[in-house]
Amino acid sequence: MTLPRDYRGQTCALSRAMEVVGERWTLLILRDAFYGVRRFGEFAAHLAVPRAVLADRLAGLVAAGVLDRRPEPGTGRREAYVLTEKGLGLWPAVRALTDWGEQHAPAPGGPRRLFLHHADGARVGPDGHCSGCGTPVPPGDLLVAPGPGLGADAEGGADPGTEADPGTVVDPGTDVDPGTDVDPVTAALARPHRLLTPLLAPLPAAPVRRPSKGTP
Amino acid sequence: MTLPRDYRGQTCALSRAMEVVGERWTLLILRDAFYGVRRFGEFAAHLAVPRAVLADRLAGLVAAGVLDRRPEPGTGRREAYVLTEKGLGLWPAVRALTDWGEQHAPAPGGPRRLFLHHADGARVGPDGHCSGCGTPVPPGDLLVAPGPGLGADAEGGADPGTEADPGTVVDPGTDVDPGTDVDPVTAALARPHRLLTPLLAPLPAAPVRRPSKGTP
DNA sequence: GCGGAAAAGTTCGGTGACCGAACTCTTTTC
DNA sequence: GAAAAGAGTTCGGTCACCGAACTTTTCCGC
Repeated sequence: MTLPRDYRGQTCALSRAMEVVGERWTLLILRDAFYGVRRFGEFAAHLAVPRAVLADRLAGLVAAGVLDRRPEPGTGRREAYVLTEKGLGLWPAVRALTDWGEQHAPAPGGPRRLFLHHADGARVGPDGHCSGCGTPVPPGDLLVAPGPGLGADAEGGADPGTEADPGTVVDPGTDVDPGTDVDPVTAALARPHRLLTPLLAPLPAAPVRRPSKGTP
Repeated sequence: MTLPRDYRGQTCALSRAMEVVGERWTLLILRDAFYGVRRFGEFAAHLAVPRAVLADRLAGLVAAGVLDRRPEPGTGRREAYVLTEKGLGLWPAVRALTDWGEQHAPAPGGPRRLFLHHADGARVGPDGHCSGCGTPVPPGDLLVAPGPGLGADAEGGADPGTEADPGTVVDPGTDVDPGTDVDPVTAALARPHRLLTPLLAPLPAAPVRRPSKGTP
């Protein structure tokens, strides 16, 4: 959608929401943000969105207060985009649309992603409640895990049996077959990952290589 | 969004959903369909969407199996667009986005629309459960009622105290002040209405055009 | 039957958004 | 100092959207 030309006359709540998140690519960007994507280049590589459009969307979301843009210290010119409280409120909408797509345009072989409760590993249903303990699960307590439908088509070949223990920090590019040219985000999502935590290593492994300044 | 150019490479469920409902105006059209809007001219008048775009969206939704297009017998060239089972599945997404807009870009004076449980009149929360009886409420058992925020701005002036009994069939254009040029859909939504039931008189059943009040 | 009205689209030119590729700018790394 | 990487920006071509006018079909009153 190309909405911010304001849906004139429509003053209802849905119109106001669509002015913020209704443009093309915006909800996919936000879904990636929930998954832990934080940097411009990661979004660009994973979504294959034109860089100019991505820059425009990120700026718009920051202006709307949905994302916060903060420089990551120590690294080169790296900006991090993280969800604000306002942005976190969009999780039910992202989840509802994802579930609808999963149910009414199903992937062969079953769902590609599963949402699990971090506390007990049970699946979390579309209503946001854990099927194991029955409690409502906020997005930060969710794991996104590969489902049986992953690997059945073009995306990176993750055999469905792959089950790393939850919470593993993924070192991208070392243990995923580099022959299939998947982007780092797709590769990292081949194993369970907790939402809202950085998906890729936020800092280069050696943090500060050379404090050559006068350090007492 | 202008999505149906296919979000190449994105095969996840959210992308598939966005290909169907991600274009500009589409979700607003579907929300109106949930409210009981059924005819081309009603959508056009209420949403102020270009007629060419509306025709394209309706055709796309019919092709996707979200809406069903059926001629209304007896009337002139009138087509009715009604939600299919697949379309009904989108209610959680519409509700989630509406609630987000209500919460994070609130209207002055409070929400413009309230969702009530048809059975007991209690409010239905964002999770779809009735605050009175606690049961989950499917969209067909919801009433959309004017909230305190309605009438605070440009839309038709409905004083917040107006409370018709649920289920009333609204005869458009007779008892709403014609001085404020509101479209029939907006006028009809000034009083509670049950979702998925026709919002405007589906047939000119009685020879209405002559207000001789001869219908006992 | 006939003219008018209404509903449902269709057509058309102008404008803006999106796309893909190449380019710039800054900071870090060798 | 040279090279590389990250984060955008620039640019021309294409496509979607917009608003208004137009066409088509059906119904109504006469």
